[in-house]
Amino acid sequence: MSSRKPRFERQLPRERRQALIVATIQSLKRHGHEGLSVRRISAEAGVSIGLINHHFPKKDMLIAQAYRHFNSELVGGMRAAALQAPASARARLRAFFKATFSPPNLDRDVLTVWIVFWGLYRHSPEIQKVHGETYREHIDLVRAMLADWAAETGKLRFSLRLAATGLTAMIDGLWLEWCLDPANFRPAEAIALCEFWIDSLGAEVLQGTAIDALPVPR
Amino acid sequence: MSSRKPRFERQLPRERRQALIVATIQSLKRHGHEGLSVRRISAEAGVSIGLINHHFPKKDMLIAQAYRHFNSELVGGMRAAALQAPASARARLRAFFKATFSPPNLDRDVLTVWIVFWGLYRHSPEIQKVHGETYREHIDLVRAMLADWAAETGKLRFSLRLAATGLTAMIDGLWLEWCLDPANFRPAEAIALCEFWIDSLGAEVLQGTAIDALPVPR
DNA sequence: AGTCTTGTTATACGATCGTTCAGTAAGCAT
DNA sequence: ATGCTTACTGAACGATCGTATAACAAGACT
Repeated sequence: MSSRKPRFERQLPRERRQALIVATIQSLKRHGHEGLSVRRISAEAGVSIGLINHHFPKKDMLIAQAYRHFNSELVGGMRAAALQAPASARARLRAFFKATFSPPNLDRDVLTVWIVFWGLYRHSPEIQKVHGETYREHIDLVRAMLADWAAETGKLRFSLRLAATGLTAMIDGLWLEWCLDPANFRPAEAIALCEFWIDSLGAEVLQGTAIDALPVPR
Repeated sequence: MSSRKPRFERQLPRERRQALIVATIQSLKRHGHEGLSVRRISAEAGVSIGLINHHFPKKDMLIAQAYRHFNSELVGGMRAAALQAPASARARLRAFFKATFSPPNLDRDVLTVWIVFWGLYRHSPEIQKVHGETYREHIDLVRAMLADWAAETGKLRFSLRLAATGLTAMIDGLWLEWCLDPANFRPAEAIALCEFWIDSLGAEVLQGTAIDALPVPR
């Protein structure tokens, strides 16, 4: 009986902090907005309540870092999927669509987490800062792929900025619609709609007016 | 000194309930998720805390009815804007876009309210029920306009269901993007992108694949 | 003028929130 | 083995939450 099992295991602050961040996201997936409480998070992580405040003096710090982790994980996954298909810009876009509308990204729990963070956005400067940084990465990724495609085909009906805006809107809108009600359409159909948007961007002649007659904002 | 000013005014339950519903939405606009508390709402309405529970025995009832009011107010405004331009289906669509990307709909506070309700969606059957009913109205409105337009022009590159899905996604995505960061693009550009989508839907020949080769879900 | 109905107020209760803090013990150094 | 550092626990505090409840009073009726 000389060797008792220790009641807990000490970990390096670095690793423990990471574990708490992961537990935070898991708690948000499970309980939505109520998953933000330190009690839920500590239960999810299997540690005491006090430990959270030991590593994160203010809860907002933990939340903001969880947001950053969640964002960069997502953008990283998208970027990796896109770069894994280097054949052509069009192939990269296709792989990007595929990754967007497949697990683990196409997941109602992911929307739950997004909504919680969006809800904090307006009143939390920390969240705003993180959002600004990571959203920029996402926009740049889409814009770069679109720019490559335009360079290869030589045709783009209007400015890169607007084309990317429209593509992002289409992707986000479809993703949101599917998460709110997966019965509306199937992932393959969402991908097809995105592909169609790309096709339209390069179509020779359309009866539409010239969008870029409008001056660039700012 | 015989006529003292009464400390409060009695109102018919019907009117008081309506006032509380309006105050709820206002409270959500001001304080986001924290605006859901009965104390914030009663303060916004200028009444005592207990009055809320008198008219709404459970807080969830008030929230659900506020969601219904918010939704139908919005859909009603969109429908009215569309029907005010009866010249052609295309004109109605244009008016619909215009209304979507103008005040009072194009308002960051409106997004704040949406996000709060979305956050309740997963864990509240009441909210789910209201969502199902009002979202159906919105979808039907868009689909009807698109159907009219397709009938007038005689061209629709793929099924009405998918065309409407894509249009809704584009609209919602652009609206969401603008609310998150109004500096990205101007409302007129969002409208132009939607118009372009309609144009694309009717374009004669495009190099894309046949989207409707996929079977309809369900 | 007096009575009655009920819309309204104000207080209280238990639960849960974020945070604080004194004390415990795991694991490394000596 | 002994001591030291500090990751960690768990109880406690004040604030705020939704709800219950008793007392009050506005306004209509006899």
